[in-house]
Amino acid sequence: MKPETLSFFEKVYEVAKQIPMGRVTSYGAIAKYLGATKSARMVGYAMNGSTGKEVPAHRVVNRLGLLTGKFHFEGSNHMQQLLESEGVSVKDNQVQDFETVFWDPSAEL
DNA sequence: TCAATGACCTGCC
DNA sequence: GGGCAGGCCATTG
Repeated sequence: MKPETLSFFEKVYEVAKQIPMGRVTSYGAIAKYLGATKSARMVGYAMNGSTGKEVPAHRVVNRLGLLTGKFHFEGSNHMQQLLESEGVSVKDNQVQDFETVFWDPSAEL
C-alpha cells in the first residue's frame, strides 16, 4: 500500500501534478510520454489512487475529452466544476475546445 | 497463489 | 473507412 518504488504509477502522478492550470491531457499522452503507449489503461487506474492526493485527476480525460473518471469523483459534476473554474469549458462531461486546452507532456515537457 | 478487472489507446482485418 | 481484439501494470476477490 506504499509504492515507494519508482513505478509507472508514481511517474503518472508526477506528470499529472505538472499539468498546467486551465489545461487538460489524456491518458494515452501521459502513457506515451512515459514510454508505454499501450499502458494508457494503467494511467487511468493510477488516477484511482490519485483521488485524494495532490494529483489533479480532473485535468486528465480520455482521448475524446470525455470526463470518464467523473463518476469516480465525490459528487456528480464536481469534476466539471473544477475544470470550468480553471477556465476549461466543459459541456455534459465533454471538454470543449479539447484541442485548444490539450496539454501534451511529450511536447511541452 | 491464481485469475479477473479497470478513469484507455493503438494496431490490424 | 469501420469494427474488433490485444496489451500494458497494478489492485482486488
